[in-house]
Amino acid sequence: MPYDPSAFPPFAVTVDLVVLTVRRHALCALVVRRGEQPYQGRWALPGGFVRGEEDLTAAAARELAEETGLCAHDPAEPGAGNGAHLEQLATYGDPKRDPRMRVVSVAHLVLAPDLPAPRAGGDANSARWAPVDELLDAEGGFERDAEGSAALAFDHARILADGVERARSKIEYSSLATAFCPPEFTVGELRRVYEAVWGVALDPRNFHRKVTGTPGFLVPAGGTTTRQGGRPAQLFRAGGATLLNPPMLRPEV
Amino acid sequence: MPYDPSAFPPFAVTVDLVVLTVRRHALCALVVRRGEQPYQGRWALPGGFVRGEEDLTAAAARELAEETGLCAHDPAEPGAGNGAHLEQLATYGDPKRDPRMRVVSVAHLVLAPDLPAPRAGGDANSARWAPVDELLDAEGGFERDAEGSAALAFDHARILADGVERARSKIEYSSLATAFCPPEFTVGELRRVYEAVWGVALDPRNFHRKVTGTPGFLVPAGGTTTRQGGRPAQLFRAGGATLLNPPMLRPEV
DNA sequence: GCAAAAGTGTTTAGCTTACACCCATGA
DNA sequence: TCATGGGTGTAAGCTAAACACTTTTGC
Repeated sequence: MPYDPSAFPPFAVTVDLVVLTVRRHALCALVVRRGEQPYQGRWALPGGFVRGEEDLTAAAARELAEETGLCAHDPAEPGAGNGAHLEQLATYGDPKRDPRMRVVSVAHLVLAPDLPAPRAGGDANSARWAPVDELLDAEGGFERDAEGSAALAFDHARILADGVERARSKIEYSSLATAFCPPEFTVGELRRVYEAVWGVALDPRNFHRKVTGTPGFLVPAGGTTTRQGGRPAQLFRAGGATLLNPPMLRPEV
Repeated sequence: MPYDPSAFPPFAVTVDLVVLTVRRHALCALVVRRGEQPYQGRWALPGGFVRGEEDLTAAAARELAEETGLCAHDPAEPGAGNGAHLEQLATYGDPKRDPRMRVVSVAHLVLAPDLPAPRAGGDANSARWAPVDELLDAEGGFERDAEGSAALAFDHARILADGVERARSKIEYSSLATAFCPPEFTVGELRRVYEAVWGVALDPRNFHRKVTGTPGFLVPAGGTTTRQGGRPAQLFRAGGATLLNPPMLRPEV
């Protein structure tokens, strides 16, 4: 194990963000348009360089705030802001992933409630929410840059796919789906989150029994709402329980 | 998103390895003794610098081969060697994690069958298998370097804890536990792997029904063995099924 | 009234659990 | 013969799935 500090190849270290939300009953990711080479004009995941004295999670939270104004909530540091859920996803370091130099990117996953509209450093047209199906389908017939739906830059399609898969599997056994909801939400809204993320239909009756029957998962917020039409629904907040046991079962596709 | 290749802080990128195995009915991790400052003489996870034109997974596999002679099997690249299971675990980049310089370490998790004895580049005395309970208990009353059981160097106790937790949870819903077994093994041997990793006792009858009743999980290898004493047991190989559905349930502790 | 969504009750099927019981070998 | 571990059978209890049914609003 030669550990010589003076002899190591220099790397650039970046963070890339897979920011997911549910809009119009579809799972969407935040993408920004690249203004420079390489992949100029293509859509990419937001991200940037890690600063000299900055932790990886801090860099991800900073980039998130810069791109969306969101204040991330790191589960490992309780009280550190409130808003979106943020966790490390995986690290991508193929020597050829950036044609300019050796870049190792630590990807992070962010789950956010539906937001008004992305703002990207003032330039409104250079950021958008795109359905992940659209972004990942573009991988097959890629390079077809019609108006916006082309393959993502770099290896970002792979990173996005990994992030989506993480989100899909993690809501099975955790209360993470509530991160897609506003602070107060109904059981039906939470169910529509699961349906959008998994792309399936769930039985409303059984879903209701499941989530309300798990102790500590949901706590009543007091009021009711009719924003979905029909009979008024009780409002809930996310409870303290972060693990869902037994898990929510994802139906076969 | 300023993406100026000429202006980025330089990082050193390393891989650290959490190599787990089951020995004498206990979950053990491979640790090596540090020969240099800082943390000289302390035990640490094996690892080293990523080379200039080397992928992260390749670096981890190379370090693994150098430290143990194991040929790792990356599930993402079928046919790439056979032997231990290797997957990326997480990345650790606290600015102060290495007092000398800014080091970002991409930790990898390796699950290996019980091996004869570790060899560390010829120096046999500088590497050993240590029960993870022992290594992680040392975190509380740390600095007590008796003969070997002291707190691990750097943030390696945290990395090890994350790797152990990953292994414990992943064998619930995947066939990963077979990576701890030799190519041919009995149902009882596989059950003892679960018992060692989880630190619980499982009902042999129900366990047998569960694993043999899941299609594709185990395939009969043909022979039998009496190496455990008692009635001869059927030998199996790991089947093609990598996901265990419904999952193996971990009893409450 | 009617449509729509919320919520409850009930039945059935599958799975886990716990444990009684038999099988095949070595000492 | 006995101890040891391998393997099968079975009944109780829990859960999810499917679906009939009632409740409460807006139009």
